[in-house]
Amino acid sequence: MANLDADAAATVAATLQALATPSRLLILTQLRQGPRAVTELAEAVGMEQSAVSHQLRLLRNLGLVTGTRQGRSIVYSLYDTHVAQLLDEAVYHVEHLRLGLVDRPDRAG
Amino acid sequence: MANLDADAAATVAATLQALATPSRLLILTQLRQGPRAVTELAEAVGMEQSAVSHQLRLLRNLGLVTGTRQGRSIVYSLYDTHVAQLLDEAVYHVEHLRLGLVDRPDRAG
DNA sequence: GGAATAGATGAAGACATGTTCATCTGTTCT
DNA sequence: AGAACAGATGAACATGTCTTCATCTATTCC
Repeated sequence: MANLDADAAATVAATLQALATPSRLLILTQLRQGPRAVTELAEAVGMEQSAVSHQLRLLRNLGLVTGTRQGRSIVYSLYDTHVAQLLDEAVYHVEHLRLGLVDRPDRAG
Repeated sequence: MANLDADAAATVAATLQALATPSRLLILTQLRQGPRAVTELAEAVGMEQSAVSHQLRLLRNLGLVTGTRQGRSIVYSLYDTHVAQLLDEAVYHVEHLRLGLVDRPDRAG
């Protein structure tokens, strides 16, 4: 079970922040479907090339994606299956949480 | 597999942001171990009562925790098993990602 | 070599976020 | 009712984050 000290919490938080923004989630779910070049990604998710590049750098630094040059393109992929699973499970649980969210009373007000 | 449109991405991102901060992760992992009153939480994670309260409100609004009054205390718990599992899986995957992060070359520079 | 394509990057600005401080509500106990 | 305890809340401030803009590097093709 999850039991964190302050350091571990900081580490986990830093990585989860990668999944905490719509733009990065869209990028990651594209990559979940297969390798993609930067321009492809930009078009697929409706962002500018520069914005995508910035987010990819962040994801790279966190070790979630890798890019390899192929001709003039750089093709990105998810780093490993942990990333894919984390993504899948996060989406799954959040969507199931949403089902229970309709009009839940706020018992603490 | 995870396949999101822009709306779903925003929803998922909003919820995952709850797990993207050390303070909230610490609060949630405390609750993962069992129900806790606000003051207990504050002491356990080393935050001020007010800060904890603010974060609990956020978590409440996202439907991740609930609080019920018990005497003068308000005792918080995780909302359901989805929250617990999401937390466990997130920590698990992130920690396993970290193992592979030592000196990984940045193929895209 | 020069033009065109594909990405990366730094700076800047707008916006969001997290904490603290002071204060307010609600509960218990005498 | 009054004091003490437990939380919630709004304002304010500092910090972080995301996007855009302009520009830079690297690769391909003529």
